[in-house]
Amino acid sequence: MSTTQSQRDLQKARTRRALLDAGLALLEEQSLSSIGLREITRAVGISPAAFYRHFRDVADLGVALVEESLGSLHEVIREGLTERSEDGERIDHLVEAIAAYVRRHPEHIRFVARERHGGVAAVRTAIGAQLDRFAEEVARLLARDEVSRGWSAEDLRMLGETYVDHMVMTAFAFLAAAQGEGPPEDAVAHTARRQLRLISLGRRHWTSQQAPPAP
Amino acid sequence: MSTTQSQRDLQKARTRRALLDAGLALLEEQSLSSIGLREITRAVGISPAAFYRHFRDVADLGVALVEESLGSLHEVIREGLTERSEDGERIDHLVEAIAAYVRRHPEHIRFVARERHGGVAAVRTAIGAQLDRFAEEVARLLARDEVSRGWSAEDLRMLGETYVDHMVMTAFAFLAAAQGEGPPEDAVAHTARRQLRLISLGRRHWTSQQAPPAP
DNA sequence: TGTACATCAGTGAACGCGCGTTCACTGATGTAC
DNA sequence: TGTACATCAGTGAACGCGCGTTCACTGATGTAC
Repeated sequence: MSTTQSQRDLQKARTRRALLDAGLALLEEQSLSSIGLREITRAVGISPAAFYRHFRDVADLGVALVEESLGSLHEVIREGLTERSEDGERIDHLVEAIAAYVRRHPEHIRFVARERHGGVAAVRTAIGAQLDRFAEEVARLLARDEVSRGWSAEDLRMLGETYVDHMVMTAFAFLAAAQGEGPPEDAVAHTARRQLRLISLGRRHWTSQQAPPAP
Repeated sequence: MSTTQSQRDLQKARTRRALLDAGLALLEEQSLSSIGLREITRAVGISPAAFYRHFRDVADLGVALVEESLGSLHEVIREGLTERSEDGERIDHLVEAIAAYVRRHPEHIRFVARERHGGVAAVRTAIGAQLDRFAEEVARLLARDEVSRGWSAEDLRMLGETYVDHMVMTAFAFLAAAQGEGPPEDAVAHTARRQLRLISLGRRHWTSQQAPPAP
């Protein structure tokens, strides 16, 4: 590996971290496209010019934040979707895993919520690509269930997307709850569980459909 | 009514419209919290100071845009969810209605996508409240179906939210398709239809659950 | 180990620029008589 | 219908301010011998 960590490299990495953290913190109250470069360096305590030693511009920092914010979610998903004895238990577990994640990393969820459809195209694209990977991963995990026997790859993929969409919406709702903006956490959890049960029921009764015959 | 429309009132209303339209147009490439007041007045062709005759600030204009952007969606929903002879037909109809709406008013959908979790709290709240009303309305429409017999109000509400969440996600996906950012329109429609079928199947097999007995 | 030179993260001053907001104003439109 | 006065949407100049970017620089850290 290229991990020759000199004093200098270490210090540079530390400053880079500080810039990323400051950016993430500033996103609490505004969106990426309105955060100023000077605002970030001011928060870190370095001169504005030093910013350019790490990122080309603020959008570039935003792209770096995507990996940061969504990377750690993979394990949560894998853990949350592990097969359980009973279906209901598994749903409870998944919803609680999402709630716990939002409690632990609210800034990450906020960043994703805010920039998923935000004003910076490069960041939108990066987030979209990550969510795509999640859908793929969830599809792979769900394929192992008994109920998935006979499902086409396309149908599994659709199911994965449905799960990811739902998980993302639920995470956003938990975040809003934490900010006192929507229904409280327990109501969000209650709804999320029932919605998952609805999807789960649909899944159990799913039958692949043929394309309509040519006329 | 207070519609005493003098020349003056008419002209004022026209300028207000122009400001709203300019704001909406500028949102195509950035988010509300980064749009400048001068940017808007420049686009309209009036002096910056004139802005204050219409709105307190840009956030205030944003709140006004929420009603604009989501108001016209009510009819689409009502129309899209009208009972149809066959279930499959109804789903096709709803997805096509969403696609048509996005084609006709992409700026509105973009605004909602961008500001639903955006940097301006007042706008977030206003959008949330509107989506809440949609969920309520959809729940009311779905309650009239045969399959909804015996559903509790709470379950119907949950179902309404599921539908609205899905419709919103689908609208966003159609918009991304139009911008060449995600999968193409027909793929979005294909997935959306199958997801609705999944939800619809879950709905058909839904059984209300009791709270667990006290230990 | 010691010395001479290279690297490069961070500095601080400077730049031109566009921002949001204020203010007294203008002149077309509306109102009272 | 005509006149005198009131209203008020939009003006244009001015303000102080913080922005992003550039530049030659500094001085601690790293490297070669």
